[in-house]
Amino acid sequence: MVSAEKPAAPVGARRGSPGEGLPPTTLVLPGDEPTAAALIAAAVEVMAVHGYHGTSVRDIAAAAGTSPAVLYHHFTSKHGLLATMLDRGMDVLIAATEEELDLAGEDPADRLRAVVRAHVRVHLESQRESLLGNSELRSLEPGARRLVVAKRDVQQRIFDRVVRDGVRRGVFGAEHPDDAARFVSAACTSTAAWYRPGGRLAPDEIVARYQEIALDTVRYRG
Amino acid sequence: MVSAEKPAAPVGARRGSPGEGLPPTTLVLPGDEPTAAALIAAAVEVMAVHGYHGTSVRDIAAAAGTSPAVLYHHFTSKHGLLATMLDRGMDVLIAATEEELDLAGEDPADRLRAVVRAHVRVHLESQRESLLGNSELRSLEPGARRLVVAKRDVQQRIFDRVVRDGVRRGVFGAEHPDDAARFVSAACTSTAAWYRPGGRLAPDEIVARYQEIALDTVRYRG
DNA sequence: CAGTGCTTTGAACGCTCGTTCAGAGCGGTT
DNA sequence: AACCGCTCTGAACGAGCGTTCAAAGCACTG
Repeated sequence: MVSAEKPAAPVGARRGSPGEGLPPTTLVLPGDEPTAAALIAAAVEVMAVHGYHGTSVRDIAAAAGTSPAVLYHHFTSKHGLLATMLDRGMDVLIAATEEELDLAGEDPADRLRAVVRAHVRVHLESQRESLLGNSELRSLEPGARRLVVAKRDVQQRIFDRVVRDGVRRGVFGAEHPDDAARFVSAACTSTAAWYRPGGRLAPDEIVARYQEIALDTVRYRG
Repeated sequence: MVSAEKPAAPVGARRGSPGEGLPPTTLVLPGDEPTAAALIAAAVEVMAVHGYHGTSVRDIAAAAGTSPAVLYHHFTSKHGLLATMLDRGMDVLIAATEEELDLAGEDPADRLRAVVRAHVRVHLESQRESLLGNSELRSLEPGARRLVVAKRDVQQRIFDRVVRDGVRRGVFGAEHPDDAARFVSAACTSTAAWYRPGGRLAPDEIVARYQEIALDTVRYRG
């Protein structure tokens, strides 16, 4: 049984290798059993297109190359699978942000560039997972939703802190730091909604432009 | 039969007044029959919470105070009802934006303030309708989706034009006008996701702050 | 006051949904 | 070889889904 909290023990590859041909996803952890991993990858694939309620357990099982009943051996329910995915998605986003912040120095502009880089990169590279996380929070039952919302608030507070810091040091001139922070993070999140691989701009170019624009948004006195 | 294109002939109020107690919605047009209007208002109400696939025809009918079969007298199908709502929602947004632009003068800053005011106001005052429009595009069949996406692109191009104009006149200093425009419009759209009536900021205050921040985002040289 | 046309009703249709479960398959230990 | 524990199979369950339809209700017109 895969949980959002503690990864299960690893198991070697099996027979017909479920989940063959599915694109990899950041929501699978190293310790996941292959079948559970295939179910998660399949769920990302089909739910990102049709949504949670628009996707049946049979759809997920078919995309994973298994039968519907298998899902209930690895997850408590269809809802449990969604909860696991959204919870892990937030973990990925927060971890990426904190990693980038650790690499950045003390300079507020560098720190804002870091959080923007992390946020945009995750939303571009884990596009389907991000779309899912943004649109299916409402499909979680209250308990699970509270958990994920709490993590989303953590992420927002990281943005807030970076902008407030820059303002306090006189490097940013934003009059309403928290609103500017939300302005920026919403714009970064939205990249997942319009980005198409192979489009006008490559991910790194999008990151660079959004870093510039974000600095303008907080009135960086460069 | 209510359509997205041409409003049906008006009809006087009827018996038990379907849709009683439902909050008004911008998606109902003056010419709509009361029962059709009640169904639209009810669909906004319940679909904004549970999504299109998470809402049944019986849910909508119950919220509207009628029976499931009535829906099929006023709309071709559950999908037809959704298509009507999303199409009208885009019309409301575009109309509000063009109205504000007509009131604004030639000054690029005033024009950006105008489109931000319209965009934010609509997303705050028609919050449920906006959330629905943002999250259920994927639930439309290809034909209907193309129509709504085309209108969304019209709205985005209005933003683009305002920012480009300001840059061309040397009033805005944005290096990538289209990206800055998308940055701003995404932030304005996102207000529907976090706004709660009676919260920290009143709608007019949010509008004012977002106008300021948007001008920073495009490097307004005030 | 019979007739017309639109709206509503209530029941029913076939189908798909999420979920369960007894039993089969199988690798690893004793 | 017998056993154990874990994973998977295939069929089935009741419930709810979107949709249809004949019949009833009702505000009009002539």
